[in-house]
Amino acid sequence: MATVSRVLNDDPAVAEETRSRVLQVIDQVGYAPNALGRSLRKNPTRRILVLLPSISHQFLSGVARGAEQAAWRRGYQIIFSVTHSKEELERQYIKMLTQRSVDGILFTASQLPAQELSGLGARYPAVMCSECVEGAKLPYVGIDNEQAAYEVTRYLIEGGCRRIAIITRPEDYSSRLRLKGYQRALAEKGIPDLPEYHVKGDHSITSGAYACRRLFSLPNLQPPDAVFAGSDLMAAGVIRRMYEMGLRPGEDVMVFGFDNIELARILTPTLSTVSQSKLQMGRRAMELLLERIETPACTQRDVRIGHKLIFRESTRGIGVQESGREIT
Amino acid sequence: MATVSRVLNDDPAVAEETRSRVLQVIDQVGYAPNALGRSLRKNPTRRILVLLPSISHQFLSGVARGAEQAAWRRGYQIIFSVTHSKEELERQYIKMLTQRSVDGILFTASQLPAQELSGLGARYPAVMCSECVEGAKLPYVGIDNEQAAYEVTRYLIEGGCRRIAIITRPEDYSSRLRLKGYQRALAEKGIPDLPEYHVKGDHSITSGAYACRRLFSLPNLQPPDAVFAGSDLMAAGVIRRMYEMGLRPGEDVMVFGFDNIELARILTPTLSTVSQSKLQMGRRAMELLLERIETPACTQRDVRIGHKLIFRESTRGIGVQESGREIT
DNA sequence: TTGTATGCGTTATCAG
DNA sequence: CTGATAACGCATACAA
Repeated sequence: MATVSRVLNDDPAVAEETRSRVLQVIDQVGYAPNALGRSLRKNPTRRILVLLPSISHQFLSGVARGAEQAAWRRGYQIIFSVTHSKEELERQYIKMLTQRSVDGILFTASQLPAQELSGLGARYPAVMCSECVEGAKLPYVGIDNEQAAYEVTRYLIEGGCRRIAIITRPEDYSSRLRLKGYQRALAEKGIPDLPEYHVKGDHSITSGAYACRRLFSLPNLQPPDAVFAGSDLMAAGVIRRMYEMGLRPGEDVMVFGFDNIELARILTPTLSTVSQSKLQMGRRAMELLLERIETPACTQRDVRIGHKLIFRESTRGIGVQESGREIT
Repeated sequence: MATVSRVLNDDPAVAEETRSRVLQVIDQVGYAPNALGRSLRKNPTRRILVLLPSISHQFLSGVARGAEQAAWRRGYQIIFSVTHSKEELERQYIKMLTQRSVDGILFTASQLPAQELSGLGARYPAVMCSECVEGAKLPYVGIDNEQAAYEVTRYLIEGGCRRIAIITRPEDYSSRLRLKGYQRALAEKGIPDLPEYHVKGDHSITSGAYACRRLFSLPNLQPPDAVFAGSDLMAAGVIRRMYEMGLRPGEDVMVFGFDNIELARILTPTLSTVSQSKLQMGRRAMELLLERIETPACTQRDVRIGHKLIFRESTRGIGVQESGREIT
């Protein structure tokens, strides 16, 4: 029995003949080792849980790929679970961490209170990525949302736009930061910041379309000449709705998105947007997490990933667009 | 120690006073039960692994949601892993099943040889869903691909199309069935089946665009008057490319997709496509799997899910749009 | 080089 | 109603 264990763990201290005999029997009886017993004895499972708000989140899937690469490179398996942005579900899955079914957890859009996350982080390896909870004491990897939104807004203003609407999901910390950046740009150019131009969305296409309708039927106010959507999906809804209303996005009204998901290159018109390096974000977050797992003592601080603006047809009315065909 | 276990398992045979005292101490010392020890003692983990070819697969994410619902309803947790269509990766994750980290596995697009899957299925609970491996002896849940493709092709023919191209990924069993259905419809109407009109794709947008370019530059052959893409993503590439070539999809050339992912409603023109009930597919597959887990003796056979054609703008040149007439 | 004995954290059985 | 004890499957220290 001990010998079998040794064979399975490549212990050199086992005779070649015994080894092959053991392997043969293993094959014969169809024996498969039980990972539970193993992990019970040696604590690490070498598995990481990544929590996603939904499966098929276009943006986070890129982040997930980056995380996956970093994990595999260091010999960790990665599994995903989906919270549907429900606190209760999230807690259920966090149990996998506290009950030692995984060695660490990567949050991409936690809905839990800051205090709860801080408590978890104090006891177990956990890292936040992409979306963060304000005040939660967990290492965080993401972009500078305030600055990115500032740059987009400034670009629109410099292109001649004066009535710039913004669609955000105020529950997101990142959205609140983006609103700040937007306001900073407006203030800097002396353009009034009208609350009527702030519309709420939930990052769905439908909510973008709905927001668009509201923006173009404001009672005592001119309609916007630019719409800055907090995600490419909402921008897609905006564009779709504009066509239905007889507007020409990119000419009558500028549209800017956020995330640079694949969809942005396919929409008609193609969508100007903010590109975040998803792979890098996921990779760095995973590296931080693994470091925390393997060196529990280490102190960590947040990591900021770069971003850049991508200009496409949806702002062609005010500037250069990315040249040529992007699809081969 | 035994009493603590009883408290944690809601055993009624424990005095109210003891119970609360235990809970208090648990809270004080921050004790968290270890799931490994638990599952070692009582074999089931009440966890299911769902294997996906990629994260953010638009179509499979719907299936995953259905599977998730069915699992939760019966008290199972569900975790996902991503194979990137690599056999080796897939085998790594299958170990979670053989090593008892999960109770069952749901394949959505296995790349493994039929024999290997059959062997696995003989020893462990496993089910295939959506995409199946020909000859693998595992229960399978999916639609009638041959019939669906037949219906699409017949619709195009009846609308007056005579040069119908088809884009498939021949590695998929479902694609091969769809090709059969396409050929059956052509044969039935006495239209020649030209191999030049069969183009390969890999379900990416890019491959759709590429296929489109090939179809519209066939040397000694008229270009198609309809393109039937094996997935909505490829159809998106086709449409994008048509615009770049100055063609008007839905008028000059009809376009039909497959899957009815959300994108289909947003594209310009909106995309006619085959709708499969993703939720139902996932739900039935999970139910089959759980049944197999809880009643290992049970015999099972495949389950066929209904489908229907959705008519939108991309075929507006030949018929009604947006009616969604039910076929199956 | 191999076998024996122990403990990882649970739960189930049995005695008290 | 509660406490002691064995067993789940594995890895390891130690004995042979």
